[in-house]
Formats: sequence, structure tokens, C-alpha cells
Amino acid sequence: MTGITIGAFAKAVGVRTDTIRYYERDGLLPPPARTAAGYRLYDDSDLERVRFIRKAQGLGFTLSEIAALLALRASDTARAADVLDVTERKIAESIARISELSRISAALKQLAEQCPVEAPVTDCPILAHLANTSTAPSKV
Amino acid sequence: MTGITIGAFAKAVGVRTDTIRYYERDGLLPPPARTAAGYRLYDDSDLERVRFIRKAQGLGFTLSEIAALLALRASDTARAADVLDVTERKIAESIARISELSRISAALKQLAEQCPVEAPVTDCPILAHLANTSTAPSKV
DNA sequence: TTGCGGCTTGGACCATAGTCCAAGGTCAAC
DNA sequence: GTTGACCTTGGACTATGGTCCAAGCCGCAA
Repeated sequence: MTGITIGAFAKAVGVRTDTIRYYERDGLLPPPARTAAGYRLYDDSDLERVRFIRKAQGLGFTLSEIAALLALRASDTARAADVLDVTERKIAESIARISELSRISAALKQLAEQCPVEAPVTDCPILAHLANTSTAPSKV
Repeated sequence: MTGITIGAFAKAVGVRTDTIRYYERDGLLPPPARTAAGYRLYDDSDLERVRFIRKAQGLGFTLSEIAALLALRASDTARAADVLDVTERKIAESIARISELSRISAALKQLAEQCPVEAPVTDCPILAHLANTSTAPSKV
């Protein structure tokens, strides 16, 4: 019976034990081996798997996208193009979000510049802008 | 007893009736007048208020930030600088998020370019990168 | 053998911004 | 006088990624 229990494992990958159990519930980690007493036992492949997950999160993938990537990796019929699809969707998503945020920060900066700091709020161009009937709201 | 009931009101501002009730529960809208039968009645000031909310959402503010903005607007001691503070925090947040997303999309693009489309997944540089022990994960 | 830390489970809870539902009251039209 | 559209309430549910909790084992050391 080799492997380490959940506390040491979680520490090794830098997450909480709850997170490990959560990944298991969520299907991201396979049901681990158990000791006679029922303690979960993790090995190097689990270690690698959690590191994969954290790294993918760092690249903006959601857990369900990561599950898809892990499934592709495990498949013997999948092609690199399948992974590329997932990646390109994420790229497109990031770019769309960047342009949305650029629009927002540009608009806010413009309003912020006009703001007469010492004036009472009634003179605030930011509030005036928000109160203005023009300019469309957006589906956020 | 003037005013319109929730259905017409919601339609006028382009949201669902549930959303209007939700805003009320959340403190964004004041408890409205009621008909004898208990129906909510909305007037022009409510209309303006919901439009303010939707517009602020379009600028990336969360509902609790919007509640703060509305409180500032209603205050007779607040200064324009107070609104500016909220705005500048949002700008900083947007910029931080943009740079995070730029990092992500740049990394993904670089990986995507190296991807040999017809190869089996075992040759996929994207998966190889994620499986690689180097490169730090990030707290997302 | 007692104590302490670590492990087990199921389930509740966090924030965000709603959405949906059931059971029942209201109102205008036909 | 009944149909159908609208309104009321409280509460549950959605997705996301965990976090926390209670009650109860397990294992090792003093």
C-alpha cells in the first residue's frame, strides 16, 4: 500500500484537503486507493494530475474545460486539433473580455478625468453620466 | 394613486419582474407604493433608478458597488471625490484583469501556434505544457 | 488509556445576479 | 360568473470554485 494521505498530498500541491475532495466529487480526480481504514491514498499520477489542473486554471480554463482536456488526454482517438479547439475558444473568450474591459476602463477614465474632486456629489460628472437617459445599458 | 405595476415597469426598463423584486430585496430599490390590493406601483424616479443601475452595470460595477454609488448620490455630505474613489478602484480592477487576460491569451496563442493539428493528442504541445512540472499555478 | 491530530461522511454555506416555482389573490373582459 | 392575465409571497435553484462544519473513526505517543 504505497501513497500518501490527503493532508500530505494537499500540502504537496499547495491546495486544501477540501479542494482535493471537491475535485474528486467533481470527477477531476479518479477515486483514489484507500487504506484499510478508508483513508485516501495518492500517488505520483495524482500529483501530476492536480498540477495539470492548477496550471490549466492559471491559463484561464474552468474546471469543466479542464475535465474536457483531461478526457482528451486520456483518449486514444483524440487529435491535437481537439485540444486546439478548446484552446482557441478560450483565446477568443479572453480577447472578447479584454475588449469589453478596455471599453469599460476607457469610459471610466474619461469620466474620472472630468471629476472636480472638491465639488459636492451633485456636480459629479460620473453620477450625472449614470443618471443620463442616453447611452445603452448592457447585458452583463 | 399614480404609477404602473411591476409588469409594465419591468418592460419599460427591459428587465424581468423578478429582477425588479430582487433589486428591492437587495436594497437597490426602495419599497414601492402599493395599490389597495398590494400591487407594487412604480413611478418615474424608480424608472430613473433602474436605468442608473443598468448603466452602472454596463460600466462593470457590481450591485453592491452600485448601492454605494446610489448612497453617495443621496448623501448631502458626500463629495465628488468619493465617487471618484469608487471609479478609480474599478478602473484599477479592470486594468489588472486586462493584464491578466493578456498574459493568458498570449500564452495560449503561443501554444496554439505550435500545435500540429493532425497529430494524435500525445503530441500536443498544449497538453505537454500543462503536464510540465515547471511554470507556477495561479490563485484564480 | 488518554489525548491529539488527521481522516471520514454528508451537507450547509460564501458571493454574484438573478431565475423559477407553487399556491393563492386580483382584475378586466366576455 | 368564469376565464385568463397579472399580481403576491416565500423559498428553492442555477453556475463557479471552493470552504466549513459536526459527528465520529484512526493512529501514534506519552
